[in-house]
Amino acid sequence: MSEAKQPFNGVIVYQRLRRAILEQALLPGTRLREDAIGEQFGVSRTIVRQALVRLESEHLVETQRNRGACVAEPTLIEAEQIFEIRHCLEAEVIRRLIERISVIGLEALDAHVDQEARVQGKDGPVSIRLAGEFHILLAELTENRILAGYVSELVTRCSLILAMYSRSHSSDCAVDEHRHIIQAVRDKDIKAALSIMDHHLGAVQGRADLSGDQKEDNLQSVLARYAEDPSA
Amino acid sequence: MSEAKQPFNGVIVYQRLRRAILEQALLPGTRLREDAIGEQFGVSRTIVRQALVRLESEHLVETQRNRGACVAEPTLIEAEQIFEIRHCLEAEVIRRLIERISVIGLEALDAHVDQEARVQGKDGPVSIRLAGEFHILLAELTENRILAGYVSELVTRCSLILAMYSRSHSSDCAVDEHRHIIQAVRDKDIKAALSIMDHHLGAVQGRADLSGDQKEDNLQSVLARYAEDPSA
DNA sequence: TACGAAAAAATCGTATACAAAAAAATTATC
DNA sequence: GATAATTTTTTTGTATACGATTTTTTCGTA
Repeated sequence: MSEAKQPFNGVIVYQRLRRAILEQALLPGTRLREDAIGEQFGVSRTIVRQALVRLESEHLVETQRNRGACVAEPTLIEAEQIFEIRHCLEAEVIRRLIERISVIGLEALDAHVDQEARVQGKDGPVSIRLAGEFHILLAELTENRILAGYVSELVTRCSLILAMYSRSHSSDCAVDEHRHIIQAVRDKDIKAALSIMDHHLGAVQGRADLSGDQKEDNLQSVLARYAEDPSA
Repeated sequence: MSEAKQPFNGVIVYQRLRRAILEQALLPGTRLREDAIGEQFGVSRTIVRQALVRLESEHLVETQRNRGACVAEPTLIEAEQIFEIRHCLEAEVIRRLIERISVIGLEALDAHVDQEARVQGKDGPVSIRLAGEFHILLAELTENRILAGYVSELVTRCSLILAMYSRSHSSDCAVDEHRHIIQAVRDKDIKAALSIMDHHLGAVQGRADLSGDQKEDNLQSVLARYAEDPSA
């Protein structure tokens, strides 16, 4: 298992920033200055740039020539389209899982939700990430890595969207509903599973209420927490 | 319409390389040395590197630390999974188009196929690209940019796959079948449209027959053609 | 004070330099 | 002559340097 094959530093910076975005520690619109990031991670701008290019090609950051990068701010139109495609792909996930999912897979799902339940109440970044990772785990259990990759990307983008347009960050992903999804999959009740998932994703309900930007300045303090992230 | 907003040179190099891959001018496994590419495009390795990072994050090139980049070589497993998801997404495209497609959209499709017919017989890179772009156009007509983006990515990856595993590059995408798809969409015959599309994509039929690599060396000559590509 | 122009600072875009690693070529040894 | 060890060359990974652009600040004028 030592085949670890150390990734480029650029990849590491990319992963850290990605997680910070997923956990809504970096909010949409946050300016991402190359110097500041490089300093936090102890690398040069060259490396930071690599990471930013990666993030841009995943639509998690937006770049303007000579103006640097910001955490992406999807429009409402984009947001709707992203949710639509997420719907579509997660429905495919459900269909595939019901067709064949292993006992081990179901156990993994249970374990994950248990973990979610444990941190419930505490409404921090961990809870947001776990909620997203539940959906990613579902997709991975299909064993189609392409599907899983797209779902993963979409989940992160949705986290971005919810950070922009949802007022209640807390109930974004109720643990109960995750349990219901597992149950429906276990029962091979495709109708129920799809309907729960539909309700669960339920598009973008809230409207923009964070018009006043309380973001922007805290880049340094946020990155400090992500510079030496303990858990993978 | 002068809002053109010049892209980074890195983006340009990326686009050129991407097209070369789509057109199967750069075959899977082809070594992509940074110096060579930079020289052809008249930019420094810094810029080439940006392009390679972009391509890697789209799975069109693979990178090994200290060993540089190659055009990706999807395994048969990956190939199957890619085709599966392409199936899934293109089915969604069909459903959406049948639900509502404009006359203008249908005309655009006709025009495109006419163009395909014009270069038919000549079995060169243009024909391969046009065949792929038909599917991308279909996806774009859904007006869901996310969906279109994923389809576009998948089409390119499939071109890569066919370059590896198909023996008859010619009949990869018959113009006739494209016409049938358009007709079925026009008739709003969803059954027919889906079935034609299914048959059209028909997964990976051929098996690996290009075990001997006749690639590798022609990087320079290939890139020369793509360095100053006339058509966007 | 408010506004606009000019200067200063900050930030980005790209090329280049240099160390480290890998690949290729050379030499030595059997 | 074939193989192993060593040197040379090539190529990559990263930091840094410098011009260009943008943003901020300063300063003058109404």
